[in-house]
Amino acid sequence: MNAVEIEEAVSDLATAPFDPVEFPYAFLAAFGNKDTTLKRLRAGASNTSDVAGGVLQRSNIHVATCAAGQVDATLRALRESPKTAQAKAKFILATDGETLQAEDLFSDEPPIACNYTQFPDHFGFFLPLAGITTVKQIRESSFDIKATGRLNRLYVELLKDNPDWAKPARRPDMNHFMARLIFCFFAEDTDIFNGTGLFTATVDQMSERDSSNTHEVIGEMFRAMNTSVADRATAKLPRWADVFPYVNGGLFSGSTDVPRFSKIARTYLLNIGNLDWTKINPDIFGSMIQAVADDDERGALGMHYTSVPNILKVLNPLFLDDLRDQLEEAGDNGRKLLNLRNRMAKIRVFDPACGSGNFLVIAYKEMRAIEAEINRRRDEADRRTDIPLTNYRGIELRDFPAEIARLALIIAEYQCDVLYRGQKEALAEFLPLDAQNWITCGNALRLDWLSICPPTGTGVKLHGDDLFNTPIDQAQIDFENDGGETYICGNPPYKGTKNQTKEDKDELTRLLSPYTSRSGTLDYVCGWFVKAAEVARITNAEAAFVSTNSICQGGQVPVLWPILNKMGVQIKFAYTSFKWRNLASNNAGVTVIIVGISSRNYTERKLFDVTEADNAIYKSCSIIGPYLIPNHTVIVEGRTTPLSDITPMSLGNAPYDGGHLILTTDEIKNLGLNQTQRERWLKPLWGSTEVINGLSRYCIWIENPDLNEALSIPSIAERIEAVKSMRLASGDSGTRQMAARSHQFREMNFGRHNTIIVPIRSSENRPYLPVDLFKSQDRATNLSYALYDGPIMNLSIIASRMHLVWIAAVCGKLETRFSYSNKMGWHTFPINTLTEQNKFELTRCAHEILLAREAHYPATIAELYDPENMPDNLRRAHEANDEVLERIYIGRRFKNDTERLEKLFELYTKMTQSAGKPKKTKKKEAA
DNA sequence: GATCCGACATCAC
DNA sequence: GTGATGTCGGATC
Repeated sequence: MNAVEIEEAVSDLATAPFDPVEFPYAFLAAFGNKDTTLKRLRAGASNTSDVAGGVLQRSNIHVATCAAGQVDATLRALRESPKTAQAKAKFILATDGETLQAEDLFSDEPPIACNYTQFPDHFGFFLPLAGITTVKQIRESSFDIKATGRLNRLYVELLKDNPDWAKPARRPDMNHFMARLIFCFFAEDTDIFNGTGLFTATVDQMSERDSSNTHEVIGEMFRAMNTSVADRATAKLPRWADVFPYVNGGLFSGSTDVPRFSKIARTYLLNIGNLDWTKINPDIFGSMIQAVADDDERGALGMHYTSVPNILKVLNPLFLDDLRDQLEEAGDNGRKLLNLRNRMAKIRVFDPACGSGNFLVIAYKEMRAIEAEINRRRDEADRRTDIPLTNYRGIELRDFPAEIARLALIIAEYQCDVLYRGQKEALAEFLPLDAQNWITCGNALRLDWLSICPPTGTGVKLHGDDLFNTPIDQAQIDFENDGGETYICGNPPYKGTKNQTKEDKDELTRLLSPYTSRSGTLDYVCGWFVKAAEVARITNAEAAFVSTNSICQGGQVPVLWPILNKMGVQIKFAYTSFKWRNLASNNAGVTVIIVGISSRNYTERKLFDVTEADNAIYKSCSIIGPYLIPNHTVIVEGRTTPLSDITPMSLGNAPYDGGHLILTTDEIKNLGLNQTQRERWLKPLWGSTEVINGLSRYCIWIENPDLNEALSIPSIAERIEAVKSMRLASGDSGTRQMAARSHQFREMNFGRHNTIIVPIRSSENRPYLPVDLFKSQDRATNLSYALYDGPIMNLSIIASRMHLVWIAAVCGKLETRFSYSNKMGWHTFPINTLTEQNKFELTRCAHEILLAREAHYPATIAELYDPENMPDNLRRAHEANDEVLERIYIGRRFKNDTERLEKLFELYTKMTQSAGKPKKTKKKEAA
């Protein structure tokens, strides 16, 4: 159950008649306990409560109902019960159906004491019961979750009653309608409308109980809000609608058409209106509510929205920290404070993937907080804000979030005015809303950012001799000369290469065509970085985005970063990989980075690293390279042949078999082969997991001349037939062509004497990369790389610390896992020319490593290289290997990995500059 | 023909 | 249901 569902269940429980016997079970059920769990509790098997009317769920809660007036005493009994501590209950709860009290025994949260019917307001308090051990934020977002759940129900109900509004053509109307409703709920609870609850009360009183004219009543109110004072006389508004103020600002213009309401929908509406909308958090609410209009995301609580801590990771280093430093520096100096305020008034914040606007809202709120402090120090606490909401601009593809983003900013402005200036001042200037629409609904990669967020500053620096002859239409814009700054921020969509639609790809290709022909290997998110760099190139704008970490790894680096660097932008600050998390019940499975880019010169740049508990530490460095490594800007281009004197490596054999050419030991038994046949037709097969965790699979391996003989074995013929149908069914023409030789893998490579196999994916926690030596019968799959019949010396290099450091730095990753690559990591590996003596010693070291492992037979690589339990002899063998190799580089051991990488980058640069440039030079990109 | 990646996939605890 | 750690084959060059 997610938070929305729990809130609904808890609310239902509170409105149902109180049943002292059933309550504990119903309460647990509301927090997602399964029937079987409850059954066991009921039967007493797992209920060890020693309090009358009590139910004790291990590690969770000790709850008891009691006679009227006994809540205090019962709670005390629960608290003092030894069973509570024994069972490690997190919560105690007592209720008599009139009042309810509860305590969180493990945290500092203040206890709850409230009327029974109000306890759903505190459902966030109990969320750990549902296994939602969230940050504090969700507890503080009870209202937003509740409102989202209710609006969700209303939205679905309205679409049911108005099927035509569910169609694409009318969805924007539906979404616009919802935005208006939310505004009205907020306005009626904050005195923006004359009289508390005016909107809901009017619907309640003026519309029929059978709901037949609800839409007309709402429509008249909307019409009033779209009628200026001057036009009121001729508008012929009914008296009850005429009391609503002129709001407009785009919100109530256009069609005031209202969907029809069923009785249920009308009840939902009244119910939502009766919530206390003053508690709305515009930053988080928007993210939740946007999911309401999204059929796929509904109920998922905004899977892709950015949490406030993550937004601040972007905004603080981008510009907020600088403002705060300046505030600190200004102290009580009135002139300096004024300068800062003037500076802030001209800052534009632009989110070209703004969703429901939470980056903009947070930026706005943080800046208002700084401004309020300035005004306090200058004794101007009542001063009207100098920060125009119109400086917060966004682009959003979907119309509903775009609506919500505008609304969220309006609400944020009002709330800030109330907070810093007082209710009266806030109200005086609130209506009518500003008619300028500063959130644009459209495709950010297609729109012209400079016309949506034109720079206000002096920083225009367009040069005729720019490296790229991209026509930038806005170059002619006559930028105002008033020293304003622009900060671009956001969390644009990441789609890898496979999740992009045809349109997405075409868009990216078009956008990148002036710079590269290799846009196909870039993530969709790169479009945002390139557009931001285009803006930064001709203005003083800086940008920072949350992004998938893959744009700073492996194959994307040599495509993306030369483009950005040539446009004159460097990394201003960055956060290295951390796991994506927000309040969604199912977090998106992605590891992200944050990258800030700028064309300004900085002597200090900050490279942040997220530690446990969401804290971050940073390293100061003079420059940050595209691999997010301090002080190295080297970009490694993949190569098909080795840069150094080492054996070429190839990808293992790709099966494309639907599992039919590959067999587990169990499946081999069912094949019905005799011993001779097994040895003839089956070969041990090695991919990542097999090398790391020990052999578990075999493959059917048939060379062409032997095909007829193999086909005479029915169980093998059957499998080949299955491969054929799998390949024919593929959408890939290459795969379909392979159906003609379905007895084989795509490649049929193996070492006549031996094969060194390197797993393609492996854990980053091991002290050395996994690699092993295999015999002539062994076969490598495409989940590993293979050196066929290469000198054993190669194994010594692959197993070295030097190589691990290189792979970790320049290869792609799966999240944070190593992702080995021959082109990116092996063929690029820089090593000095080896003497015969060097080769001899390295070979000996490789053998020593293999021997050291053998002493622990049959331990697997995973066991042997467990970072906690690596056997001493094996560690010594690796130390000796590292010693020999590192002496070849610098005549001694390296002090640490930083020093290793430094040397490797230095040598790589030297070797690629002198000779052996990769075959695919950047001749196209130079044009 | 060969590489490389996954707003992931799936196992084990 | 969360942490640990690597499948598989399509898309790309």
